[in-house]
Amino acid sequence: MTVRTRFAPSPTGYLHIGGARTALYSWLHARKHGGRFILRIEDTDLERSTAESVNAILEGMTWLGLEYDEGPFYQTEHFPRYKEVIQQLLDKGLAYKCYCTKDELEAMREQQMANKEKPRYDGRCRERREPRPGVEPVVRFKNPTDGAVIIDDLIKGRVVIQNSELDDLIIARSDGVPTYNLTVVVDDMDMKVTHVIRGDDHLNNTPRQMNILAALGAQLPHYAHVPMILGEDGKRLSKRHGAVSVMQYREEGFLPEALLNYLVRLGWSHGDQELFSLDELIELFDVNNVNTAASTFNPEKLLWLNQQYLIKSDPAHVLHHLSYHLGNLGIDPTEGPDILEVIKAQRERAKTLVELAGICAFYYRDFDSYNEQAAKKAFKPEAVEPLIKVKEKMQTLGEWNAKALHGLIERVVNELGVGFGKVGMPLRLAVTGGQPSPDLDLTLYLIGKDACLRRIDKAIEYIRSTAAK
RNA sequence: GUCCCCUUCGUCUAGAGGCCUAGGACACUGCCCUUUCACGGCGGUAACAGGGGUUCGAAUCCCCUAGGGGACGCCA
Repeated sequence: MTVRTRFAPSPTGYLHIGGARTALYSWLHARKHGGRFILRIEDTDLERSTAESVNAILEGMTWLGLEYDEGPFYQTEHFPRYKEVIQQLLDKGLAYKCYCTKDELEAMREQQMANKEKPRYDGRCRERREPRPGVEPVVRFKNPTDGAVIIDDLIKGRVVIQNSELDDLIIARSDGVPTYNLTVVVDDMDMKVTHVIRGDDHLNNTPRQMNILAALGAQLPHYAHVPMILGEDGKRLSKRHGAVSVMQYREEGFLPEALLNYLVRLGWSHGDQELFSLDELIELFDVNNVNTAASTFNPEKLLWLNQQYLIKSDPAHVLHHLSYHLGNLGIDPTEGPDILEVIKAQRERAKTLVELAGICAFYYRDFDSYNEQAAKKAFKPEAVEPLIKVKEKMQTLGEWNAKALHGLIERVVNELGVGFGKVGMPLRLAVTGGQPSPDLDLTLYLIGKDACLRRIDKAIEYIRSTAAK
């Protein structure tokens, strides 16, 4: 039987980190077993579901590269089918109409809480024959009253829930719209989902869903409940912890594969390995090895991983994602040095694409100010002479390349009889403004002759004007 | 409150009864490399929640306690 997994978000917000991880696990599981990965949008909450959220989720999935084989399916398009199943359950006496009012239910809950009991519906409408005038009924599933449901969870192991802990849940609202636990069950059944991989906040729903599935005579899927991701305060990760939207990570300059790598390692590992290509993950990942405990999101490790990917990826690939951020800065990399060379020269100095774009800028355009501390140190009056010497030699330099520039600086150092720093420091500051940069000769080479000369002049002017004060 | 899940360095984790004087990674930190900033290399600090068992032997198995998380909706 082919493996079929699904990711089933509800479109009430963006795609968040936790959802992305369960999506990744589902995707990996399908890929590993040559199966199919389905995307299903659970939009039965008409009030809260929005088209923007749907777009945000699709956009997030695309950016992450978690391509789905089937879907996106929308539950709102399956209403006739749900209705059919509900009727079926009603006909077979496996469900019944409930005429309890919201107030009545509320009172019941309060009473139970007061008795230190778990609030649950007591089934008082199970035997009701007559409709209650003025009340549109809901439909409830007749949950078994005795016995237990056994979940052999791929991650949690065996979990046993007594049916006495469960109650008759609503499967259709009074307006006829089906509820979550019913729609999930019907779709998982119809879509022949073999592995339900989802957050462990759903573990409590699982026995209910298994009971409905059993009532429908459907085959039960395997379940894998992945633990939650917590914020640094140990609470479930949410908006107030800062960035939780996947697309925000794009904004902040993360490579999707770095985010994926971080997410997969949160709750799963393979020995001491930290860096995994997608192909390696497909081979090595096994949902059975996912940890049982919740884990805390650590932005610093993600940053480190992102830097590792920046350093180790093909520069052309980095450029693919960097372009967006260069654009945000108004930089057109076709006007200036080869951007791939610039990326290679700068990438180990940045943790994000935003930072990388920032330190690539001075190769393409002049800057307005110098790093203050560096200027204080390097732009002293005695720095003028070496700068002038460098400038003169640059003007007559035959070939503009790193090697020639290296020789040029050496000659200036020798002629002045000073240490390398006396020439190198002001020169570097003059051409970069104080931004981190690679070897000086390479830096000069990439910036180009015209820009170097222009910036040296500007630096000399700056030193003289500050000295005059 | 009731039910469910969970508990190894600050964080992510390795660990399937002897290989554990508990390993790796991030962060922090010392040194080295170095014309800036980084990358990199070599070190350091730092953990089995507590208590009972089982066993020749327990981070690993069992029980209890504590702590954390989740669920308890005509949300998903």
